[in-house]
Order: sequence, then structure tokens, then C-alpha cells
Amino acid sequence: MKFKKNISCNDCKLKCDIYQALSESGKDFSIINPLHVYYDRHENICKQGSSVTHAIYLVEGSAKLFIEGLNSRNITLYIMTPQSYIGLLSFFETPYYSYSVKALEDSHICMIDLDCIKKLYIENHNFLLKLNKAFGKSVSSILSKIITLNQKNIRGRIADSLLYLSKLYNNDQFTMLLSLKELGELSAISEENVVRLLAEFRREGILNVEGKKITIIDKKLLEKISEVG
Amino acid sequence: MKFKKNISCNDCKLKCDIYQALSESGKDFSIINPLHVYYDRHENICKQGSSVTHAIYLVEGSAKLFIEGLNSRNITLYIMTPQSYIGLLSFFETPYYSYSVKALEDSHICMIDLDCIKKLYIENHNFLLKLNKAFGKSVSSILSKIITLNQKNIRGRIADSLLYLSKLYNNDQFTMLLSLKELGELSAISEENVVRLLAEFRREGILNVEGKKITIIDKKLLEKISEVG
DNA sequence: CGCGAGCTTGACGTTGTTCAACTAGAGTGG
DNA sequence: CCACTCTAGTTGAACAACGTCAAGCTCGCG
Repeated sequence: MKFKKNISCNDCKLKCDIYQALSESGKDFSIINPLHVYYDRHENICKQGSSVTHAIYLVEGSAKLFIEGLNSRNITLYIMTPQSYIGLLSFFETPYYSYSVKALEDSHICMIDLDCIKKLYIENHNFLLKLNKAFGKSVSSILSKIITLNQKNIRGRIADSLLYLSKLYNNDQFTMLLSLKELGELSAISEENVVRLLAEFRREGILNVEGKKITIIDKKLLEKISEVG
Repeated sequence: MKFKKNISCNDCKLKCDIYQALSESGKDFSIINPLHVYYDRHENICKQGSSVTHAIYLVEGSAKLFIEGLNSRNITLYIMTPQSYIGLLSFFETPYYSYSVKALEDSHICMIDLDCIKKLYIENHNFLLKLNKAFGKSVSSILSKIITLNQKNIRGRIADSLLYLSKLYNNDQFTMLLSLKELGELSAISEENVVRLLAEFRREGILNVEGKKITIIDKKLLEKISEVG
């Protein structure tokens, strides 16, 4: 279930890049028609293969960005938290989504018509540079992910994912919003092996695992495992 | 060995996007200072980790774009032929190359100062849209490559690579510029298995292999293998 | 002629997926 | 309130897929 709302940028508590760009341009906020949509956990925010019509900005909550592969096996590239562009590719001239995004918790997004964005970045260099920066960063993280998935063993891959999560939550202790299957998709590992590896790391005193609550005890060692892969 | 030359855009036979953008803008060609560089086969055109200073355009020849992984094992993402942007990422705000590019044959490239490019695309929307399009396409091909590398077996992966090459050369018969090791890097397969698979495909009447000259006999079957993976 | 790079083949071992069966907890309806 | 079902997690065993090692080959080049 999701419901939609029209909220004027003036009333939105989040002063995003787009808001700033509009301010800088001295434009009237009425030219963009931001559509706010609320998604429940597990709902698709955008779907691989469908056409790109709006720029999507994550206002609240979190979501995973993944590519849908063969036999409905997915690979999660990264997890998004506010404020980030969900439809990053959509700023560029791509007709269809080459990935999907699904809410990890109840989330709130803002959709803005593509033409507005285009007008905006053509006028406002600063906004364009911000978009470019975000995009470049995202691409370079994807490239290093390719190496990780291809050349590290499952121990190294899951170590990577755990370190990634701890960095994302900015804490060595965090409560995953991911199921074990989803953690597997983040590391391209089968669910069964995720279980085995977490148990292994716990036995080795690297982790503390209580349900979804994970505490990294020996970070140095975890980083070592991630490197050696 | 490589040598450099200053060639004015007026004297360059290749009327690239940048040339066109300059024409459209009604600018003087002297504001850009295109540096033409000639590389031998096997030479690095740009190196992962080094800083991005210029936009690079492939004028003549061909090159492979690859990411350098662990234990000097690489993964080739795609092969570039004229006219394409080698430093595609460099148009965006990325300080360092997240990949390397190496010449597959003697090649000729053109380097243009980043600031010039930036000025140009800020002024010229059409040029910006062209860049965006090229970039979006490149990213979506990378995403589908991730799935291929991760979820297809080696038969499917090498079938993919062979079909990719035949499309690149626009012919079911082509002479690879790649060594078998390099073909392996394009498919994330060990050199030994590349040999075995090519022999297998030949025995099955799918391919004809004479040295580097490959002829695809049964394309339908090859496509089937690529799909089933 | 000898050397080295690229290619080729066989044997072997590791890695990680898959299957199958079982457990625990949460939600549902009689 | 208890049986149920459904999902998520857990464990073991078997198997297949690939990479790796080792050895030998061929061809071009100094």
C-alpha cells in the first residue's frame, strides 16, 4: 500500500539539491510538480526494464538497488539512504531502468518530472556538477564491486558486505534491515553459505550475531579477510 | 613508443562530437588545444588510479577497457573502436580513473583539456545530451555484464563474448586482436578453459577456429548457449 | 640454434551451489 | 487456546563447476 501527496517544495523539510538549484536559479517552485510517494517495506520503487519518466529522490527510509538476473537471482549493488538519487541513471538519457530499487523499510520518495530536471541542470552548472559527482562515485563503486564479486572468495565477499554495512550505519554495531537471503544478494552468495559464514565468524570471535543485530568485534581481522579475499 | 602531435581541429579528418559542439557554439577552435597521441599495441592509454586530466577520444585503432583486480587478474568490460570516448568517466567529476585502457592495435587518440569540455557542455545542451546518452549506454552494458559474469557458466560467458565480438566486427567471421588470455579476461575465464571451450565449440560444429580467425557457423545455437548460460 | 611467449591437454583439488530435511517463531483461523 | 501454515533460518552431504598445476608443444625472433 502506498499513498501519494502533492507537497510544495516550500513545505518540504528536506532542502535537497533540486530545491537548492531552483533557489539559485531564482525560479518559481511551481514549475516543478513534486509528487511524494510512500512505500512499504518490500515494495518496488522502480523496476528494471520499465521506462524512466521521473527523477526519484529518496527523502526518508532506505532501499536497495539491485539488478535482476537469471532465474530470479538478483545482485544488490548498494543500499541507499537519504538523501540520494534513486533514479540516478534517469538524469541521463536512458529510456529504461537497467536496475530495480526496493524499499528496505517504509520509505518516502519524491518524484520530479524529467524535463524539469533537464531544464534545471542545463541552466544551473553547479547542479549539473553535483549530479555528475554523484554519478561518477556510483559508477566507480560498481566497478570495484565487479572485482569483489569475481575475484574474492565467499569469506572475503561477506566480510566486504559487513564492513560496508558498518560504514553505512556508521557504527560497528548495527541491526540489519536485510534478511540473510538479501545479505547473500549483496555479496552474491547463497543463503545457506551466509548462515555458515556468519556462524564461522562468530566462532572465530570476529562477530557477535544476535538475530539481525550484528556487532563487529575484530574489525582488523575482518578487513584482513576482505583484502585477502 | 609513442609520439605526440598538435593537430588543429580544422586539419583533423575526424569531425567528432567535440568539433561539432565547437562549430555549433560558434567558437574559435583555438580555445581547445587538442593533443594527438599515437600508441603501439599493448600500450596503456590510461591507467586505473591515475588522475583524470583530459578527455580522451579514440580516433583510430581499438582498445580494451578493463578493471585491474587482485593478483593482477583483470576483467575486460568492453572493447572500444572509433569514435568513442575513452575517458567517458572523465567528463564527470571523477578525480581518478577507476579503470585502465590498453591499445589492442596501434592506435591514435586525441586529448582535450577537461576544462574545455566542461565549458563546452555547459554551453551546449546538445553536446551534453550526447555525452549523457553515451554514458548511460555504457553503464547499462556494465550492469548486464555483472549478471553475465556472475550467473552464467563458462560456456554461456564465452558464447557471450564471441557474439559480442561478431557484433563489434559486424561479421560472423572475424580475426581477433585478442590473445586467448585476453579473451579469457573478457569473459572472466581462465586461459586454459578458453582453449578447451573453443575446441569444444569447434567439435560441436558451432565455430571454425584457425588461429585468431574465428567463424561462427551455428549462430542460433551459440545464442542459445549464451541465454541458457 | 635456442629462447620465450602463447597455446594446449590432462589430472587434480577446491570452492561454492544445490538439495533435502529439520527447527523456530509469527501469524491465522477454527 | 491450539493446531496450521508460512516464512526465515540452519545444518549436512553430494555434486558440479572451475581454477590451478604441471608438462609439453609450436612458432617467431634474436
